[in-house]
Amino acid sequence: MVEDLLPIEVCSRRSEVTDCASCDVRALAVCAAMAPSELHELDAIVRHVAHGAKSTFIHQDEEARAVFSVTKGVVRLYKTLSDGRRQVIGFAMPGDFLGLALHNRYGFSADAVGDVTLCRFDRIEFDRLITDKPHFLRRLHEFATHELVIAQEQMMLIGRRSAEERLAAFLVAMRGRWARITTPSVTIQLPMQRIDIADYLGLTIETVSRTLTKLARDKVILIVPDAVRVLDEGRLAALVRG
Amino acid sequence: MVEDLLPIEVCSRRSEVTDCASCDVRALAVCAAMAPSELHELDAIVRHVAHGAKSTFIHQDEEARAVFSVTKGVVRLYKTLSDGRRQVIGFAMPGDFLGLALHNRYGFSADAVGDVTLCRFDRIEFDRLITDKPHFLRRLHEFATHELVIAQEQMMLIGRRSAEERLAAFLVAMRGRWARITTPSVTIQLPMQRIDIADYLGLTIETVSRTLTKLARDKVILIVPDAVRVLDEGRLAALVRG
DNA sequence: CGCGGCCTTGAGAAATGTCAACTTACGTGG
DNA sequence: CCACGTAAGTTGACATTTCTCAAGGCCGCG
Repeated sequence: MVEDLLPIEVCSRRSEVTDCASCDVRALAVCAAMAPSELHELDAIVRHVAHGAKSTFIHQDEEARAVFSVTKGVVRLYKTLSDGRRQVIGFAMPGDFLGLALHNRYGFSADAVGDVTLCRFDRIEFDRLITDKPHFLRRLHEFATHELVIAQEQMMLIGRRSAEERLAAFLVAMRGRWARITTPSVTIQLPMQRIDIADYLGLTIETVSRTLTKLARDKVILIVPDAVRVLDEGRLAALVRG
Repeated sequence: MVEDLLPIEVCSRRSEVTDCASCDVRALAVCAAMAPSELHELDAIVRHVAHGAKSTFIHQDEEARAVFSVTKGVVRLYKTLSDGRRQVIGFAMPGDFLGLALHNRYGFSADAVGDVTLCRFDRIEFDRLITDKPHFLRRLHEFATHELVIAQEQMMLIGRRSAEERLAAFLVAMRGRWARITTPSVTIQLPMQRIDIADYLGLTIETVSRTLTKLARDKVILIVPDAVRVLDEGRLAALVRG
Protein backbone atom coordinates (compact mmCIF):
# COMPACT_ATOMS: atom_id res chain seq x y z
CA MET A 1 0.00 0.00 0.00
CA VAL A 2 3.03 2.27 -0.21
CA GLU A 3 1.89 3.56 -3.58
CA ASP A 4 -1.32 4.81 -1.94
CA LEU A 5 0.70 7.30 -0.03
CA LEU A 6 2.72 8.50 -2.96
CA PRO A 7 0.38 10.17 -5.42
CA ILE A 8 1.46 10.08 -9.03
CA GLU A 9 2.13 13.70 -9.83
CA VAL A 10 -0.33 15.37 -12.16
CA CYS A 11 -0.82 13.31 -15.32
CA SER A 12 -0.44 14.30 -18.96
CA ARG A 13 -3.80 15.81 -19.83
CA ARG A 14 -3.92 18.38 -17.05
CA SER A 15 -0.24 18.58 -16.25
CA GLU A 16 -0.12 22.18 -17.45
CA VAL A 17 -2.96 23.27 -15.13
CA THR A 18 -1.10 24.68 -12.20
CA ASP A 19 -3.05 27.87 -11.63
CA CYS A 20 -6.59 28.23 -10.40
CA ALA A 21 -7.44 30.88 -12.98
CA SER A 22 -7.37 28.30 -15.78
CA CYS A 23 -9.19 25.57 -13.85
CA ASP A 24 -12.17 24.36 -15.81
CA VAL A 25 -14.23 23.21 -12.82
CA ARG A 26 -13.64 26.30 -10.74
CA ALA A 27 -17.18 27.60 -11.29
CA LEU A 28 -18.58 24.38 -9.80
CA ALA A 29 -16.14 24.08 -6.93
CA VAL A 30 -15.87 25.87 -3.60
CA CYS A 31 -13.21 27.97 -5.31
CA ALA A 32 -15.90 29.91 -7.17
CA ALA A 33 -16.30 32.01 -4.03
CA MET A 34 -12.88 33.54 -4.58
CA ALA A 35 -12.72 36.66 -6.74
CA PRO A 36 -10.33 36.45 -9.71
CA SER A 37 -8.03 38.84 -7.87
CA GLU A 38 -7.89 36.46 -4.91
CA LEU A 39 -7.06 33.33 -6.86
CA HIS A 40 -3.36 33.66 -6.16
CA GLU A 41 -4.17 33.00 -2.51
CA LEU A 42 -5.59 29.64 -3.50
CA ASP A 43 -2.65 28.94 -5.79
CA ALA A 44 -0.37 29.63 -2.85
CA ILE A 45 -1.75 26.78 -0.74
CA VAL A 46 -3.00 24.25 -3.28
CA ARG A 47 -1.14 21.19 -4.46
CA HIS A 48 -2.36 19.39 -7.56
CA VAL A 49 -2.29 15.64 -7.11
CA ALA A 50 -3.36 12.64 -9.16
CA HIS A 51 -4.30 9.16 -8.07
CA GLY A 52 -4.55 6.07 -10.21
CA ALA A 53 -7.60 3.82 -10.16
CA LYS A 54 -8.30 2.15 -6.81
CA SER A 55 -5.73 4.03 -4.81
CA THR A 56 -6.96 5.07 -1.39
CA PHE A 57 -6.00 8.59 -0.44
CA ILE A 58 -8.16 9.18 2.63
CA HIS A 59 -8.13 6.57 5.37
CA GLN A 60 -10.93 6.41 7.91
CA ASP A 61 -9.85 7.22 11.48
CA GLU A 62 -6.52 8.70 10.43
CA GLU A 63 -5.62 12.24 11.35
CA ALA A 64 -7.24 14.67 8.93
CA ARG A 65 -4.35 16.72 7.61
CA ALA A 66 -5.81 17.76 4.28
CA VAL A 67 -9.02 18.55 2.45
CA PHE A 68 -9.59 18.11 -1.28
CA SER A 69 -11.48 19.46 -4.24
CA VAL A 70 -12.05 16.99 -7.07
CA THR A 71 -11.01 18.22 -10.52
CA LYS A 72 -11.23 15.07 -12.61
CA GLY A 73 -12.62 11.57 -12.18
CA VAL A 74 -14.87 9.97 -9.61
CA VAL A 75 -14.09 9.31 -5.95
CA ARG A 76 -15.78 6.70 -3.79
CA LEU A 77 -16.34 7.69 -0.14
CA TYR A 78 -17.12 4.99 2.37
CA LYS A 79 -17.21 3.94 5.97
CA THR A 80 -16.19 0.48 7.13
CA LEU A 81 -17.23 -1.55 10.15
CA SER A 82 -14.69 -3.69 11.97
CA ASP A 83 -16.21 -6.87 10.49
CA GLY A 84 -15.86 -5.60 6.94
CA ARG A 85 -19.37 -4.35 6.31
CA ARG A 86 -19.11 -1.25 4.21
CA GLN A 87 -21.35 1.71 3.49
CA VAL A 88 -20.53 3.94 0.56
CA ILE A 89 -21.63 7.39 1.71
CA GLY A 90 -21.20 9.09 -1.63
CA PHE A 91 -19.47 9.47 -4.96
CA ALA A 92 -17.55 12.69 -5.43
CA MET A 93 -17.23 14.13 -8.90
CA PRO A 94 -15.42 17.15 -10.40
CA GLY A 95 -16.29 20.25 -8.40
CA ASP A 96 -17.08 18.30 -5.24
CA PHE A 97 -15.34 19.02 -1.98
CA LEU A 98 -13.97 16.35 0.35
CA GLY A 99 -13.45 17.16 3.97
CA LEU A 100 -16.64 18.70 5.30
CA ALA A 101 -17.60 15.89 7.60
CA LEU A 102 -14.56 15.63 9.79
CA HIS A 103 -13.36 16.49 13.23
CA ASN A 104 -9.71 15.75 13.86
CA ARG A 105 -9.82 12.43 12.08
CA TYR A 106 -11.43 11.38 8.83
CA GLY A 107 -14.78 9.73 9.38
CA PHE A 108 -14.57 7.89 6.07
CA SER A 109 -12.15 6.52 3.52
CA ALA A 110 -11.87 7.73 -0.05
CA ASP A 111 -10.44 6.14 -3.12
CA ALA A 112 -10.22 6.82 -6.81
CA VAL A 113 -12.75 4.92 -8.91
CA GLY A 114 -10.81 5.58 -12.11
CA ASP A 115 -7.93 7.99 -12.52
CA VAL A 116 -8.54 11.09 -10.48
CA THR A 117 -7.01 14.50 -10.07
CA LEU A 118 -7.53 16.63 -7.01
CA CYS A 119 -6.57 19.91 -5.46
CA ARG A 120 -5.12 19.17 -2.07
CA PHE A 121 -5.19 21.77 0.69
CA ASP A 122 -3.38 21.51 3.95
CA ARG A 123 -6.05 21.73 6.59
CA ILE A 124 -4.32 24.34 8.71
CA GLU A 125 -3.78 26.60 5.73
CA PHE A 126 -7.29 26.00 4.48
CA ASP A 127 -8.61 26.88 7.91
CA ARG A 128 -6.70 30.12 7.88
CA LEU A 129 -8.18 30.91 4.48
CA ILE A 130 -11.77 30.43 5.60
CA THR A 131 -11.07 32.53 8.68
CA ASP A 132 -9.72 35.35 6.52
CA LYS A 133 -12.41 35.13 3.85
CA PRO A 134 -15.97 34.98 5.22
CA HIS A 135 -17.42 34.72 1.71
CA PHE A 136 -15.34 31.60 1.19
CA LEU A 137 -16.59 30.17 4.48
CA ARG A 138 -20.09 30.95 3.34
CA ARG A 139 -19.60 28.98 0.15
CA LEU A 140 -18.22 26.08 2.13
CA HIS A 141 -21.23 26.25 4.42
CA GLU A 142 -23.54 26.13 1.41
CA PHE A 143 -21.70 23.01 0.24
CA ALA A 144 -22.15 21.51 3.69
CA THR A 145 -25.89 22.20 3.85
CA HIS A 146 -26.28 20.82 0.35
CA GLU A 147 -24.47 17.65 1.40
CA LEU A 148 -26.78 17.45 4.38
CA VAL A 149 -29.86 17.61 2.17
CA ILE A 150 -28.44 14.80 0.03
CA ALA A 151 -27.61 12.76 3.12
CA GLN A 152 -31.14 13.11 4.47
CA GLU A 153 -32.59 12.02 1.15
CA GLN A 154 -30.26 9.05 1.22
CA MET A 155 -31.58 8.08 4.67
CA MET A 156 -35.09 8.05 3.25
CA LEU A 157 -33.89 6.08 0.25
CA ILE A 158 -32.13 3.40 2.26
CA GLY A 159 -34.61 3.31 5.11
CA ARG A 160 -37.90 3.30 3.26
CA ARG A 161 -37.59 2.45 -0.41
CA SER A 162 -37.52 -0.85 -2.29
CA ALA A 163 -34.51 -2.13 -4.20
CA GLU A 164 -36.10 -1.12 -7.50
CA GLU A 165 -36.84 2.39 -6.24
CA ARG A 166 -33.32 2.75 -4.89
CA LEU A 167 -31.77 1.82 -8.22
CA ALA A 168 -34.08 4.13 -10.14
CA ALA A 169 -33.30 7.03 -7.79
CA PHE A 170 -29.60 6.28 -8.04
CA LEU A 171 -29.64 6.31 -11.84
CA VAL A 172 -31.59 9.56 -12.00
CA ALA A 173 -29.32 11.17 -9.43
CA MET A 174 -26.22 10.08 -11.34
CA ARG A 175 -27.62 11.50 -14.55
CA GLY A 176 -28.32 14.79 -12.79
CA ARG A 177 -24.79 14.98 -11.53
CA TRP A 178 -23.21 14.21 -14.89
CA ALA A 179 -25.46 16.85 -16.42
CA ARG A 180 -23.63 19.51 -14.41
CA ILE A 181 -20.28 18.62 -15.89
CA THR A 182 -20.91 17.04 -19.29
CA THR A 183 -23.43 17.37 -22.11
CA PRO A 184 -26.80 15.73 -21.36
CA SER A 185 -27.28 12.20 -22.67
CA VAL A 186 -29.68 9.27 -22.37
CA THR A 187 -26.62 7.21 -21.48
CA ILE A 188 -25.84 7.34 -17.78
CA GLN A 189 -22.18 6.59 -17.13
CA LEU A 190 -21.57 4.25 -14.20
CA PRO A 191 -17.82 4.19 -13.68
CA MET A 192 -18.12 2.50 -10.28
CA GLN A 193 -18.55 -1.23 -9.79
CA ARG A 194 -21.74 -3.05 -8.86
CA ILE A 195 -20.43 -3.62 -5.38
CA ASP A 196 -20.04 0.12 -4.90
CA ILE A 197 -23.61 0.73 -6.01
CA ALA A 198 -24.73 -2.05 -3.67
CA ASP A 199 -22.85 -0.60 -0.72
CA TYR A 200 -24.19 2.85 -1.53
CA LEU A 201 -27.81 1.69 -1.63
CA GLY A 202 -27.65 -0.67 1.32
CA LEU A 203 -28.12 -3.75 -0.89
CA THR A 204 -26.03 -6.71 -1.99
CA ILE A 205 -24.31 -6.98 -5.32
CA GLU A 206 -26.71 -9.76 -6.33
CA THR A 207 -29.77 -7.65 -5.62
CA VAL A 208 -28.31 -4.77 -7.63
CA SER A 209 -27.60 -7.10 -10.53
CA ARG A 210 -31.04 -8.72 -10.42
CA THR A 211 -32.82 -5.39 -10.10
CA LEU A 212 -30.96 -3.85 -13.02
CA THR A 213 -31.74 -6.98 -15.03
CA LYS A 214 -35.40 -6.59 -14.13
CA LEU A 215 -35.41 -2.92 -15.17
CA ALA A 216 -33.80 -3.98 -18.44
CA ARG A 217 -36.31 -6.83 -18.93
CA ASP A 218 -39.11 -4.30 -18.35
CA LYS A 219 -37.54 -2.10 -21.05
CA VAL A 220 -36.99 0.79 -18.63
CA ILE A 221 -33.25 0.78 -19.24
CA LEU A 222 -30.69 -0.88 -21.46
CA ILE A 223 -27.56 -2.15 -19.77
CA VAL A 224 -24.31 -1.36 -21.59
CA PRO A 225 -20.71 -1.65 -20.36
CA ASP A 226 -20.03 0.88 -17.57
CA ALA A 227 -23.33 2.63 -18.23
CA VAL A 228 -27.06 2.25 -18.74
CA ARG A 229 -29.28 3.85 -21.35
CA VAL A 230 -32.69 5.14 -20.32
CA LEU A 231 -35.45 3.73 -22.53
CA ASP A 232 -38.55 4.67 -20.57
CA GLU A 233 -38.15 8.06 -18.94
CA GLY A 234 -41.68 8.02 -17.57
CA ARG A 235 -41.53 4.75 -15.72
CA LEU A 236 -38.10 5.59 -14.33
CA ALA A 237 -39.41 8.90 -12.99
CA ALA A 238 -42.48 7.14 -11.56
CA LEU A 239 -40.24 4.80 -9.59
CA VAL A 240 -38.28 7.74 -8.23
CA ARG A 241 -41.44 9.49 -7.11
CA GLY A 242 -42.35 6.34 -5.21
CA MET B 1 -54.54 22.15 11.90
CA VAL B 2 -55.05 25.84 12.56
CA GLU B 3 -53.54 25.50 16.01
CA ASP B 4 -50.31 24.30 14.40
CA LEU B 5 -49.82 27.72 12.98
CA LEU B 6 -50.56 29.58 16.18
CA PRO B 7 -47.86 28.73 18.69
CA ILE B 8 -48.88 28.98 22.31
CA GLU B 9 -46.78 31.82 23.65
CA VAL B 10 -44.04 30.88 26.06
CA CYS B 11 -45.37 28.66 28.82
CA SER B 12 -45.12 29.12 32.60
CA ARG B 13 -41.77 27.66 33.46
CA ARG B 14 -39.71 29.73 31.08
CA SER B 15 -42.06 32.61 30.56
CA GLU B 16 -39.63 35.00 32.21
CA VAL B 17 -36.77 34.03 29.90
CA THR B 18 -36.89 36.72 27.29
CA ASP B 19 -33.23 37.60 27.05
CA CYS B 20 -30.43 35.48 25.65
CA ALA B 21 -28.08 36.34 28.53
CA SER B 22 -30.13 34.24 30.95
CA CYS B 23 -30.71 31.33 28.55
CA ASP B 24 -29.60 28.09 30.17
CA VAL B 25 -28.83 26.24 26.93
CA ARG B 26 -26.89 29.06 25.32
CA ALA B 27 -23.54 27.35 25.83
CA LEU B 28 -24.79 24.35 23.84
CA ALA B 29 -26.53 26.28 21.09
CA VAL B 30 -25.26 28.15 18.06
CA CYS B 31 -25.71 31.25 20.20
CA ALA B 32 -22.55 30.41 22.14
CA ALA B 33 -20.60 32.00 19.29
CA MET B 34 -21.93 35.40 20.23
CA ALA B 35 -19.94 37.38 22.78
CA PRO B 36 -21.91 38.55 25.84
CA SER B 37 -21.69 42.09 24.49
CA GLU B 38 -23.32 40.94 21.24
CA LEU B 39 -26.25 39.13 22.80
CA HIS B 40 -28.56 42.09 22.37
CA GLU B 41 -28.26 41.55 18.63
CA LEU B 42 -29.73 38.09 19.08
CA ASP B 43 -32.40 39.41 21.43
CA ALA B 44 -33.34 41.91 18.75
CA ILE B 45 -34.29 39.25 16.18
CA VAL B 46 -35.37 36.28 18.28
CA ARG B 47 -38.93 35.34 19.14
CA HIS B 48 -39.53 32.80 21.90
CA VAL B 49 -42.24 30.37 20.97
CA ALA B 50 -43.73 27.25 22.52
CA HIS B 51 -45.51 24.34 20.92
CA GLY B 52 -47.66 21.75 22.60
CA ALA B 53 -47.16 18.04 22.07
CA LYS B 54 -47.67 16.83 18.49
CA SER B 55 -48.00 20.26 16.93
CA THR B 56 -46.21 20.55 13.60
CA PHE B 57 -44.32 23.78 13.20
CA ILE B 58 -42.22 23.05 10.11
CA HIS B 59 -43.96 21.66 7.04
CA GLN B 60 -41.97 19.88 4.35
CA ASP B 61 -41.97 21.70 0.98
CA GLU B 62 -43.29 24.94 2.42
CA GLU B 63 -41.32 28.15 2.03
CA ALA B 64 -38.58 28.33 4.67
CA ARG B 65 -39.20 31.64 6.40
CA ALA B 66 -37.63 30.84 9.76
CA VAL B 67 -34.94 28.83 11.49
CA PHE B 68 -35.05 27.63 15.08
CA SER B 69 -32.95 26.79 18.08
CA VAL B 70 -34.47 24.31 20.53
CA THR B 71 -34.49 25.44 24.17
CA LYS B 72 -36.72 22.82 25.77
CA GLY B 73 -38.24 19.48 24.81
CA VAL B 74 -37.65 17.14 21.92
CA VAL B 75 -38.48 17.74 18.26
CA ARG B 76 -39.04 15.04 15.67
CA LEU B 77 -37.74 15.81 12.15
CA TYR B 78 -38.99 13.74 9.27
CA LYS B 79 -39.48 13.45 5.54
CA THR B 80 -42.59 11.95 4.00
CA LEU B 81 -43.15 10.22 0.68
CA SER B 82 -46.35 10.82 -1.26
CA ASP B 83 -47.65 7.37 -0.34
CA GLY B 84 -47.19 8.02 3.38
CA ARG B 85 -43.89 6.26 3.98
CA ARG B 86 -41.97 8.30 6.49
CA GLN B 87 -38.33 8.62 7.47
CA VAL B 88 -37.47 10.34 10.71
CA ILE B 89 -34.17 12.08 9.98
CA GLY B 90 -33.45 13.09 13.54
CA PHE B 91 -34.56 14.13 16.98
CA ALA B 92 -33.63 17.65 18.00
CA MET B 93 -33.01 18.41 21.65
CA PRO B 94 -32.21 21.55 23.64
CA GLY B 95 -29.26 23.33 22.02
CA ASP B 96 -29.92 21.86 18.59
CA PHE B 97 -30.44 24.04 15.57
CA LEU B 98 -33.18 23.50 12.97
CA GLY B 99 -32.75 24.93 9.54
CA LEU B 100 -29.36 23.87 8.25
CA ALA B 101 -30.57 21.57 5.52
CA LEU B 102 -32.76 23.86 3.50
CA HIS B 103 -32.77 25.80 0.29
CA ASN B 104 -35.82 27.99 -0.20
CA ARG B 105 -38.22 25.39 1.11
CA TYR B 106 -38.02 23.07 4.07
CA GLY B 107 -36.84 19.60 3.10
CA PHE B 108 -38.50 18.05 6.14
CA SER B 109 -41.31 18.49 8.63
CA ALA B 110 -40.82 19.04 12.34
CA ASP B 111 -43.13 18.58 15.27
CA ALA B 112 -43.01 18.68 19.01
CA VAL B 113 -42.72 15.28 20.68
CA GLY B 114 -43.78 16.69 24.06
CA ASP B 115 -44.07 20.35 24.96
CA VAL B 116 -41.32 22.31 23.31
CA THR B 117 -39.92 25.81 23.46
CA LEU B 118 -37.88 27.30 20.68
CA CYS B 119 -36.12 30.45 19.64
CA ARG B 120 -37.47 31.44 16.28
CA PHE B 121 -35.39 33.55 13.90
CA ASP B 122 -36.66 35.12 10.74
CA ARG B 123 -34.50 33.70 8.00
CA ILE B 124 -33.73 37.03 6.35
CA GLU B 125 -32.64 38.56 9.64
CA PHE B 126 -30.71 35.46 10.59
CA ASP B 127 -28.96 35.58 7.24
CA ARG B 128 -27.98 39.15 7.82
CA LEU B 129 -26.57 38.18 11.20
CA ILE B 130 -24.36 35.43 9.82
CA THR B 131 -23.17 37.79 7.09
CA ASP B 132 -22.20 40.40 9.69
CA LYS B 133 -20.65 37.95 12.16
CA PRO B 134 -18.20 35.52 10.56
CA HIS B 135 -17.56 33.82 13.91
CA PHE B 136 -21.27 33.09 14.13
CA LEU B 137 -21.25 31.65 10.61
CA ARG B 138 -18.31 29.55 11.64
CA ARG B 139 -20.23 28.11 14.56
CA LEU B 140 -23.17 27.37 12.29
CA HIS B 141 -20.81 25.65 9.88
CA GLU B 142 -19.48 23.51 12.70
CA PHE B 143 -23.04 22.51 13.53
CA ALA B 144 -23.60 21.62 9.88
CA THR B 145 -20.50 19.46 9.61
CA HIS B 146 -21.40 17.74 12.87
CA GLU B 147 -24.88 17.01 11.51
CA LEU B 148 -23.25 15.63 8.40
CA VAL B 149 -21.12 13.24 10.43
CA ILE B 150 -24.25 12.03 12.24
CA ALA B 151 -26.10 11.65 8.94
CA GLN B 152 -23.31 9.54 7.46
CA GLU B 153 -23.27 7.32 10.51
CA GLN B 154 -27.02 6.94 10.17
CA MET B 155 -26.59 5.80 6.54
CA MET B 156 -24.25 3.08 7.75
CA LEU B 157 -26.67 2.18 10.52
CA ILE B 158 -29.70 1.87 8.27
CA GLY B 159 -27.88 0.41 5.29
CA ARG B 160 -25.71 -2.18 6.93
CA ARG B 161 -26.74 -3.05 10.48
CA SER B 162 -29.26 -5.51 11.88
CA ALA B 163 -32.37 -4.47 13.77
CA GLU B 164 -30.73 -5.35 17.07
CA GLU B 165 -27.61 -3.33 16.28
CA ARG B 166 -29.73 -0.38 15.19
CA LEU B 167 -31.66 -0.34 18.45
CA ALA B 168 -28.49 -0.68 20.52
CA ALA B 169 -26.84 2.18 18.63
CA PHE B 170 -29.95 4.28 19.00
CA LEU B 171 -30.10 3.76 22.75
CA VAL B 172 -26.43 4.57 23.23
CA ALA B 173 -26.72 7.65 21.04
CA MET B 174 -29.77 8.86 22.97
CA ARG B 175 -27.95 8.41 26.24
CA GLY B 176 -25.00 10.39 24.90
CA ARG B 177 -27.26 13.22 23.89
CA TRP B 178 -29.11 13.37 27.21
CA ALA B 179 -25.73 13.37 28.95
CA ARG B 180 -25.00 16.77 27.41
CA ILE B 181 -28.05 18.36 28.96
CA THR B 182 -28.92 16.36 32.08
CA THR B 183 -27.08 14.41 34.76
CA PRO B 184 -25.85 10.98 33.60
CA SER B 185 -28.09 8.03 34.39
CA VAL B 186 -28.51 4.36 33.54
CA THR B 187 -32.07 5.23 32.59
CA ILE B 188 -32.32 6.39 29.00
CA GLN B 189 -35.37 8.57 28.48
CA LEU B 190 -37.31 7.81 25.31
CA PRO B 191 -39.96 10.50 25.00
CA MET B 192 -40.78 9.59 21.40
CA GLN B 193 -43.14 6.79 20.40
CA ARG B 194 -42.15 3.40 19.04
CA ILE B 195 -43.30 4.43 15.60
CA ASP B 196 -40.83 7.33 15.64
CA ILE B 197 -37.99 5.04 16.60
CA ALA B 198 -39.07 2.65 13.85
CA ASP B 199 -39.18 5.39 11.23
CA TYR B 200 -35.82 6.69 12.41
CA LEU B 201 -34.13 3.29 12.14
CA GLY B 202 -35.77 2.18 8.91
CA LEU B 203 -37.77 -0.55 10.67
CA THR B 204 -41.40 -1.22 11.48
CA ILE B 205 -42.97 -0.62 14.86
CA GLU B 206 -43.37 -4.37 15.35
CA THR B 207 -39.69 -5.03 14.73
CA VAL B 208 -38.73 -2.29 17.18
CA SER B 209 -41.04 -3.77 19.79
CA ARG B 210 -39.83 -7.33 19.26
CA THR B 211 -36.18 -6.29 19.27
CA LEU B 212 -36.53 -4.30 22.49
CA THR B 213 -38.33 -7.28 24.02
CA LYS B 214 -35.47 -9.51 22.96
CA LEU B 215 -32.88 -7.15 24.48
CA ALA B 216 -34.93 -7.15 27.67
CA ARG B 217 -35.25 -10.96 27.62
CA ASP B 218 -31.46 -11.16 27.20
CA LYS B 219 -31.10 -8.90 30.27
CA VAL B 220 -29.30 -6.21 28.30
CA ILE B 221 -31.94 -3.62 29.12
CA LEU B 222 -35.03 -3.23 31.25
CA ILE B 223 -38.04 -1.63 29.60
CA VAL B 224 -39.82 0.99 31.70
CA PRO B 225 -42.46 3.54 30.66
CA ASP B 226 -40.98 6.14 28.28
CA ALA B 227 -37.47 4.89 28.97
CA VAL B 228 -35.16 1.89 29.19
CA ARG B 229 -32.62 1.06 31.85
CA VAL B 230 -29.26 -0.37 30.80
CA LEU B 231 -28.48 -3.61 32.63
CA ASP B 232 -25.54 -4.91 30.63
CA GLU B 233 -23.31 -2.08 29.52
CA GLY B 234 -20.80 -4.46 27.94
CA ARG B 235 -23.16 -6.34 25.69
CA LEU B 236 -24.87 -3.13 24.62
CA ALA B 237 -21.51 -1.64 23.67
CA ALA B 238 -20.56 -4.83 21.83
CA LEU B 239 -23.70 -4.57 19.70
CA VAL B 240 -22.88 -0.97 18.86
CA ARG B 241 -19.35 -1.89 17.79
CA GLY B 242 -20.87 -4.42 15.39
C1' DC C 1 -66.07 1.55 33.89
C1' DG C 2 -65.29 1.80 29.16
C1' DC C 3 -62.93 3.77 25.31
C1' DG C 4 -58.95 4.84 22.51
C1' DG C 5 -54.17 5.11 21.79
C1' DC C 6 -50.09 2.64 22.15
C1' DC C 7 -47.60 -1.40 22.54
C1' DT C 8 -46.80 -6.36 22.26
C1' DT C 9 -47.18 -10.90 20.33
C1' DG C 10 -48.07 -14.42 16.84
C1' DA C 11 -48.39 -16.56 12.23
C1' DG C 12 -47.52 -16.37 7.69
C1' DA C 13 -45.74 -13.62 3.52
C1' DA C 14 -42.46 -11.12 1.04
C1' DA C 15 -38.23 -9.01 0.09
C1' DT C 16 -33.64 -9.38 0.29
C1' DG C 17 -29.47 -11.97 1.64
C1' DT C 18 -26.39 -16.07 1.11
C1' DC C 19 -23.98 -19.49 -1.22
C1' DA C 20 -22.61 -21.48 -5.33
C1' DA C 21 -22.20 -22.11 -10.19
C1' DC C 22 -21.61 -20.16 -14.45
C1' DT C 23 -20.64 -16.37 -17.99
C1' DT C 24 -18.25 -12.60 -19.76
C1' DA C 25 -14.58 -9.47 -20.46
C1' DC C 26 -10.03 -8.41 -20.38
C1' DG C 27 -5.07 -8.37 -19.76
C1' DT C 28 -0.84 -11.18 -19.74
C1' DG C 29 2.37 -14.15 -21.23
C1' DG C 30 3.48 -18.06 -23.92
C1' DC D 1 -2.32 -14.17 -31.79
C1' DC D 2 -4.25 -17.34 -28.86
C1' DA D 3 -4.95 -19.42 -24.24
C1' DC D 4 -5.20 -18.96 -19.84
C1' DG D 5 -6.18 -16.76 -15.49
C1' DT D 6 -8.49 -13.50 -12.93
C1' DA D 7 -11.96 -10.12 -11.74
C1' DA D 8 -16.58 -8.63 -12.44
C1' DG D 9 -21.17 -9.60 -13.31
C1' DT D 10 -25.22 -12.65 -13.71
C1' DT D 11 -28.30 -16.25 -12.46
C1' DG D 12 -30.38 -19.89 -9.61
C1' DA D 13 -31.83 -22.24 -5.35
C1' DC D 14 -32.48 -21.72 -0.84
C1' DA D 15 -32.09 -19.28 3.86
C1' DT D 16 -33.10 -15.52 6.73
C1' DT D 17 -34.60 -11.26 8.21
C1' DT D 18 -37.92 -8.19 8.36
C1' DC D 19 -42.62 -6.95 7.05
C1' DT D 20 -47.62 -7.51 7.05
C1' DC D 21 -51.81 -8.49 8.94
C1' DA D 22 -54.41 -9.65 12.83
C1' DA D 23 -55.44 -10.23 17.62
C1' DG D 24 -54.91 -9.15 22.25
C1' DG D 25 -53.09 -6.56 26.37
C1' DC D 26 -52.03 -2.39 28.97
C1' DC D 27 -52.95 2.03 30.66
C1' DG D 28 -54.53 6.62 31.25
C1' DC D 29 -58.47 9.55 30.86
C1' DG D 30 -63.11 10.96 30.51
